[in-house]
Amino acid sequence: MSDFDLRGFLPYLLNQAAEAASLDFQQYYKDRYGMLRTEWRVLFHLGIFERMTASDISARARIHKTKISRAVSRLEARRFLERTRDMEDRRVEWLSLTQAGQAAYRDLRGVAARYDRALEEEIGADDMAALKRILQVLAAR
Amino acid sequence: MSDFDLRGFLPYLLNQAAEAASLDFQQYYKDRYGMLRTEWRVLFHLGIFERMTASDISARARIHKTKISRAVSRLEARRFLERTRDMEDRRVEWLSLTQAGQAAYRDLRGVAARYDRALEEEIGADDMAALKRILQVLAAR
DNA sequence: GCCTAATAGTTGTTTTTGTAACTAACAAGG
DNA sequence: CCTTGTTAGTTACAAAAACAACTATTAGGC
Repeated sequence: MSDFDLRGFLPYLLNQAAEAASLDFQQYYKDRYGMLRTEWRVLFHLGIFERMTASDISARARIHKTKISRAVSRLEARRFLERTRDMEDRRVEWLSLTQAGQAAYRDLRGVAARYDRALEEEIGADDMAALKRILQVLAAR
Repeated sequence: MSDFDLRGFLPYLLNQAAEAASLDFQQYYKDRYGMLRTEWRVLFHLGIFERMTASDISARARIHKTKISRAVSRLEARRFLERTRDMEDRRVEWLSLTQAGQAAYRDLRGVAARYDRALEEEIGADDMAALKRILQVLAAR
């Protein structure tokens, strides 16, 4: 048996941890709102920034524009967001949450915050802070 | 603007970091060997443990058995692995790498090790150790 | 103004994944 | 033995993602 340890290989380890965490949160947004992963991310971006274009979200969240486009369509169909055409530049459309979208955002934001706090209790505040700091470096590259 | 910070939400942050890291490594196994993510994982498990069943890999890597099944088929078609039926229990088949599979494994293992070392230089040995320790806790849940 | 290039966003097609149902082989209780 | 349940692995179908090509609009050089 080779002595290479997969669990020491960061891309593998990161994916294992990320998948476990994603699955936990998925229960909520999938069961309660029938959302997909890209959809809750778009919802959160609009919840936080209130008014963005699809390109803004794509750049900030690093999600491909076709994924954004389809997520926006679905969120619009379910009346979670609205689009308004920009009158200066008519290629652009501004996205913002409806009342229902804001309510869903606040609900899920609460779930997310509680999840984070629970995890912090589990692994300790110091490790949590270190983890976030290092991950932000990795994610920013 | 809401004061919630997505980059403080661990499932989101983990995914961002994991995707960034995965993309780097993907270049290699995709371009050189035409492999998918599940396939290099299966390859590595067999490279490390030499002889496993699909169920073994599924349990250890936490990959669904249908994904394993498909990855094994593709790896077999490309002559990276071989199957042998267990004579005691004929439901079971043992998987092992061919010469070509072992060569690919050694090559990719080297790439992985170098990638990890480069990352360690970038973020520092202490942070790297802390990161791996914490991620292993998260992934193990 | 007019041509070319760039940008915003969408749509179509192909891969890949997820879910459930399936076959085959074994195990255990009666 | 023979039913019932379990395990190993595959296959079929639906959902989602990746990738490329597309429309519409604007910007910039000449």
